[in-house]
Amino acid sequence: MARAAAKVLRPVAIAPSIVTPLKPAIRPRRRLRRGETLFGAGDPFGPLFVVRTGHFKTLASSANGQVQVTRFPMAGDVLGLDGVDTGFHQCDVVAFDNAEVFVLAFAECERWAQDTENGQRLMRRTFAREITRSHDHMLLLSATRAEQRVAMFLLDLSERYCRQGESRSRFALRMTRQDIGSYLGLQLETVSRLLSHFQREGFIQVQGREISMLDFPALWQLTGHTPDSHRPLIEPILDAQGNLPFVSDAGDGPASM
Amino acid sequence: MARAAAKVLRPVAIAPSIVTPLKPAIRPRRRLRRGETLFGAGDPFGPLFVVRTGHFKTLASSANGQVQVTRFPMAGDVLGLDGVDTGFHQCDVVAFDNAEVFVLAFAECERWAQDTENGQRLMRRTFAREITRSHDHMLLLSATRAEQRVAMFLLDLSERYCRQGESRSRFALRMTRQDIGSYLGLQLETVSRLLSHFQREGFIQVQGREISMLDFPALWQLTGHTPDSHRPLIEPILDAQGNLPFVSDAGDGPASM
DNA sequence: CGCTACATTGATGATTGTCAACAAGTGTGG
DNA sequence: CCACACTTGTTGACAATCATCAATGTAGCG
Repeated sequence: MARAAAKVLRPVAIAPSIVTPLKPAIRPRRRLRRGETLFGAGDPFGPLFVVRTGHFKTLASSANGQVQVTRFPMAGDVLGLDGVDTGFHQCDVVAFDNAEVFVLAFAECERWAQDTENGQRLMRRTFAREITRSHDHMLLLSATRAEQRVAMFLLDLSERYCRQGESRSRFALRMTRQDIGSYLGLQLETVSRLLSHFQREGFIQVQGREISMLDFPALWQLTGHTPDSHRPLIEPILDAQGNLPFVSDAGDGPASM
Repeated sequence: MARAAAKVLRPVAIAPSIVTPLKPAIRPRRRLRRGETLFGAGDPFGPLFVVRTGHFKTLASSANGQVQVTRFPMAGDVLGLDGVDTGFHQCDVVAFDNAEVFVLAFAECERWAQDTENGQRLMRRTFAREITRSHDHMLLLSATRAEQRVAMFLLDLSERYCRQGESRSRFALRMTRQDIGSYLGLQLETVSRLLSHFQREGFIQVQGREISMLDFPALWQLTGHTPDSHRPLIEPILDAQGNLPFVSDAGDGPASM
């Protein structure tokens, strides 16, 4: 702990050149048009991606052909980890709108992880967060009712959009009802019905994909959670300029090693 | 790839001292009695564990108190990764029977990852596999019916027990109907009913926790999958003696970096 | 303007959860 | 050794949630 604290005093905002040999301006990027696929299931695993702008959905498909939306990534989220295991991607990643992603050679990430504590923490946490995220989603899919799921979905999205600079209480859904249903393990009709239901109850206002959140407490109550019971957010692996941020390692404090 | 091949010729069975400074005989272990908890949600993250003998269940709990079984780990499986993200464990891990686990200081794992290609591959894959496993489970939970889930569960368990040296077609469940239900997102009564149903159809024979698999093709048909559509297994991070195995990196072949 | 994709709403039924009773097995203590 | 409590598993009856099918409405786009 004391050692970590000492480290914090080292250069933080201005990443040392050993950490980011590439200047942000020349960090490779890739642009996608609305509807375009970043990579598809079966593609050989290549670089990782970090969303810079735009909104995506990731589609996991099982052997028998069924498809499910597993995430709705946006700025700061990492894409491509699903290919590390087998060497081939398991997911399709599709852009909802015109988007831009940073391209990170996986070898470069491993160099960070080997050369710097900070990079190692980032990589480790990026992987680990993916695991806890999946656990949360599994809990949602197995032990909640449709009403709860939709409420949780709205609140989660509201917060994430808010963090992107949009209004917390007024935003536009990027995805169809079917995407939402797939993500939540529901049929699109059920989603539609529940949104209408929430509107009748005065919790929200819906107009197609335009959502106004009118009664946060009511929605939270539906979920059975409290607003503060959310997990702390992980810092993105790259900031908006393409630099490595410095992350404190809250996770290593208790680890007595 | 050529460099990796060269490595294969190096001593493999007898791990070089730089890889495993601790001799297997003195690798720390921990014994658990039936029903004992390896670690619980909220515990500070410490070492990782690799199951040597025995059978476990892992329980993920959400903020509002609901609990779900997320895995049924057995020999070779890694426990404790769920704490890497936040620094605190998110899961309870409970032993079904008297069990023994290897204890791996996380720092030691990171040393492997930094010092050797092989260790890095092992760590990377261990994390990544956890992610793909979760995706598979999410698909199961969202888009299948109870009948499929129970059939998949039986086939999966059959194969895993078989790999532990037990019979593929005759084995004993370690967990209760409730555990199975929780794992599959079903009520225990539903599980019980479906097992009885499968028995009436002649697919299996059930006697409490004793299962005889009588008609594999029929069960596979229920799942909608084929036996070979399974993902390849990952090598355990430690073999039964506590040594690091050597893993080929099929995953890096297509990655053009 | 008409085509297409997306969304809403209703009617209906199937799957699954809930409640309840009972059986079987296990361990404990008298 | 038996009685007892306790956990686990089975089965039935019933209800509720949610999926399915179908019809209609709406918005975007060439």
